Amino acid sequence: MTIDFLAELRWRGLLKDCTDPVGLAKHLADPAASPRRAYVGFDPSADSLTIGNLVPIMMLVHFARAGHQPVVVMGGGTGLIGDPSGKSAERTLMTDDTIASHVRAQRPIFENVFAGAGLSAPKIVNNADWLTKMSAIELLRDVGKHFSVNQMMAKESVRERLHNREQGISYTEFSYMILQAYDFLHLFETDGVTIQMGGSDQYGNITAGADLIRRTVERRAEARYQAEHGQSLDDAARIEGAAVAGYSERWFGLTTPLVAKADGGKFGKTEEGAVWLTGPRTTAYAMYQFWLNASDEDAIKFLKLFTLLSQSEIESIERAHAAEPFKREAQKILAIQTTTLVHGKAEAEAALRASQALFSGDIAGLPMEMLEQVFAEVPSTDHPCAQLEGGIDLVDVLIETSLAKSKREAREFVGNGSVSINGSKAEPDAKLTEADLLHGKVIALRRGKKAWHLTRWG
RNA sequence: GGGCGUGUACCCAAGUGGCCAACGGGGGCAGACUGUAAAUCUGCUGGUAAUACCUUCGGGGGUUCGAAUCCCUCCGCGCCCA
Repeated sequence: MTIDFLAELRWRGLLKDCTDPVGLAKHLADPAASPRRAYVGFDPSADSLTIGNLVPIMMLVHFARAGHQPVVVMGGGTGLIGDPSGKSAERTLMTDDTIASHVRAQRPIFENVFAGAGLSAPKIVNNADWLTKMSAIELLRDVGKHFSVNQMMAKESVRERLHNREQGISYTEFSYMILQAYDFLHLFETDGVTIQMGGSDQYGNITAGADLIRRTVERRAEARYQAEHGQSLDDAARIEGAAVAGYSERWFGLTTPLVAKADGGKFGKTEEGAVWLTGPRTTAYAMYQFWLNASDEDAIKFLKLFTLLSQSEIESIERAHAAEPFKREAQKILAIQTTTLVHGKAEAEAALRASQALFSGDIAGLPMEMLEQVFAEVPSTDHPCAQLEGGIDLVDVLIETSLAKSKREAREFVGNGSVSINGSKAEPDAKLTEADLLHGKVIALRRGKKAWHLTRWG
């Protein structure tokens, strides 16, 4: 079960930057100091995380599979400030309550994914626990003193805003980096966490943390060495020998690449918006469909990034897929694997069944129980049964179900044969009547290939 | 504070008195072909009781038979000067 963490990240394409790959390999391989601890910070700006966040989560999963201890840091404290990285405008501050509720809502995501990977839950901490207790003077004296404003202004996330006439950047967001850097120092000192990981957009913040540790911890170690040996600890000794001698410790940062789609589009977006990792925002069915629709080029890449299948398993899928791409084996495996990881086996299998039923269009013969299950994933509306007496125009129903935005559009859809009733194509002047009811209760409408809607009549 | 520009549909962008519900491109939706893919082709992309009418070109007001288009004013944005 134990894997080589760095080698695993490399073949999967999960590794972008590392502050010191050689040093880190040694660091992780040292049996005396195992397990090592690594953390990733997550921003509670929403009550869920998106599929993009799954990349660093997978990094933590692999870290655990390598026999080490992953730590999840919820940004309950830093979220009160707001990370300027990648943001073109100053953020609106969120209230304590909002942040705290977001933190609570995100927590199960980590537990679920780790459970899905067959691992025990990772340690989860909230940086509000230490950041909110820090006084302003402490922050400025103990932390701020180690930062050069000149350097901070040179960081990408800040520089862009400094040169932007319209937006600028507040002192609050400018200071964000200091807080995140302090997280690393705090975890290093209190929990023995030596590695920070994150998306490549976090590299600046990660190195800021590493710098802070060097300036505080390492200087302390150097001072101790000097006091005991009467001579200074030079760089070579620091790296090679001093760690062993206990006078210096090492810390590392590594980042995951930004996931890009082969067609250049933004990863993790659908027509409905971002793909989220929790059911209330993105159902298991929607997530399953998202993966199933991956392009051929992306499917193999995603298998490496988002599943725990082995290298040889993925290679064999790749061969099969290259031979018979129309079978879409890669996408199917990708979809079931990732959906299982995030939503669990039962929900993933339900999503699979729903997909099969909905895309075969063969739903008229399904028993009610099955129908309810399949359409649990699909939007639905209630309608008075009386309307069916004598028939109601399909066009009107399409608007009520918001499958069409206007009558004009509804007529267009029906006219070019893109609407089906219970799986069979609707005639241009179709009306819905009692005869269309399945099990006396529901009528399933579909527009195009993918947009289903369940109407309930009662 | 002054000068010169600029604001058009989801985005970019034409249009500078009637032929304007407004060229074109992107994006989106649908159809055909397919593999729930890509590429390609076709249609649609203000609304309705539809050969017509109604609401739209930053907001408000005005000129005119008639305004996205001209005038006034306010607001937003850009560049230059102070």
